[in-house]
Amino acid sequence: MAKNITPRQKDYSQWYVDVVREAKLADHSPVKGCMVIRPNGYAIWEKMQQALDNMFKETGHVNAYFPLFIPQSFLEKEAEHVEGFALECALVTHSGLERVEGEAKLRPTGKLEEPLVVRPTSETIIWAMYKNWIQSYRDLPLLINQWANIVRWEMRTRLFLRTTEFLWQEGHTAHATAEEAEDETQKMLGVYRTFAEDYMAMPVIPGLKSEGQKFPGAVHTYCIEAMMQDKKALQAGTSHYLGQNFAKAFDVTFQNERNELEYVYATSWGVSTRLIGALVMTHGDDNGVIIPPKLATWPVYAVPIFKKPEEKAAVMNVLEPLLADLKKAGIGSRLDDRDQLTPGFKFAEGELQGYPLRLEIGPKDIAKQQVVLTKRPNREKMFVPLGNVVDEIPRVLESIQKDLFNKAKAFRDEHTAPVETYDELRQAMEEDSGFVLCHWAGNQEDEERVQSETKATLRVIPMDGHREEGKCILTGKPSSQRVIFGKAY
RNA sequence: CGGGGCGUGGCGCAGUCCGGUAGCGCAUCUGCUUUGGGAGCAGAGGGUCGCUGGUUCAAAUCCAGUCGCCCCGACCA
Repeated sequence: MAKNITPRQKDYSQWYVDVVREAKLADHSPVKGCMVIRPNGYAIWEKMQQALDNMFKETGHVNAYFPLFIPQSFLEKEAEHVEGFALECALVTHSGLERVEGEAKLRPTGKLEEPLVVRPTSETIIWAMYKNWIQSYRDLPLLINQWANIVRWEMRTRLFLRTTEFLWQEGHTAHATAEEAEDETQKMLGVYRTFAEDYMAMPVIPGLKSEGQKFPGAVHTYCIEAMMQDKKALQAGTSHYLGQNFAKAFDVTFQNERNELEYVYATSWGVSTRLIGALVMTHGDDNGVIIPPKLATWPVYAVPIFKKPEEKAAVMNVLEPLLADLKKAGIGSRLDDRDQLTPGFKFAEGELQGYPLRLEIGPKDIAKQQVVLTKRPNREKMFVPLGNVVDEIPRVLESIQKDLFNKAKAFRDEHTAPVETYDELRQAMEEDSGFVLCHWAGNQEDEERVQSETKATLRVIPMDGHREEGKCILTGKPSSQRVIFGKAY
């Protein structure tokens, strides 16, 4: 087991903090609640961005950039939206600092006429602009995404999962009809699901949020919900159907084909650096983080083994061309030729940082014309003849990617169980047994009651499957499908 | 904001009760030996003990004030 990492079984949250620190993904910053994303963490984010950005482009979206600051009055225009975000907004009230005679500290100066809000999300400023850009149905749909940082002044933070400032992408689209906007909302949810499952190897449950859990200002909110290894739920992405709420708040109308003036229909959708936390908590183990091959900048971690300089030369002579061939085949690798460190140290560090596949080669292998490949997740070793390495590695990486997904899915399914009564739900939550599937027909108040009594929240109303008649476990009212309750991050 | 804890070399801690020249582990640097699962030995460098004031011959230690951080809860992507 790795040094300096608390085993998951002993203390899961401490394990998470230890892994993030030891794998050098992120560090606490001098500013409370904010993190520094270190190169290892940022590399994962860059791969996520690439994959998502491609999918956004393929579905017809383009990127733009809107400002960090939003006039306070903008935020006040949509009633629910203000309600939802007012308490966590950072405000800019001054434009400068001045030195005052006899005082050591600088003093704010240049008070702004109207305070500026640091965006907690960009709907308001974007819709203020859309008002100018949309006049006719010919201007629609408008499909824009932006990659940005946002600030939400949360009371309690955790690295990646909830930080005061975080990075994300937010898509904001405008449509001529409700149906088209609804289709867009679901389409993007599908993109998120594909990304989570195919790239992150993280199974998710796509579905609808309840009234109480939806985005402030949305008509309804879809989400993908994942289970972490402590059996808690993590909301991994959201897609909102905003109806005409923002169009009305910002007076964005268009002339339709029948020459009538109508309010525009909207969607917004986003995923954030929280996904890095999700990745760690889905696949990590007591030896460190595990990066799925598709999100690894360097899927292969190459460790040459040698004692004497002439051995090093012989090993490098074989290894370097091999890595060059891999690169030609589109597979990145990191060569760890630091010669002050022992192979054992490198093995441990490589595992800690999550390289999916390790390639070892030493004098013994040269003699046998082979390399040793070790899969990160289970340390399975393979001895592969030199001539087959470039063909074999893509296959091995693929199998690692698949195994990670299957393992995570098996874990989730194992800890998802139907319950028929409120007592059973209560008991399941006391035992931390994971997700429960139950019939539900309660309102927001009922949900709050369940939360205060069991700490569980209605995570998601799944979109596929689970359709059947039944009775709500709390109210006894008829219900047509099961929903997922669980404890959440 | 409520409850709890903590500020001592880069990191993690001991020392505080009972005042007397600041210590340990890891990390770092140098040298030699090592290198297929976190190497060994020898030596070296590095600290206004969070800050301000008080008591005292003498304060990391006692007293008063103050600042900051972490954990638990409420809030949340």
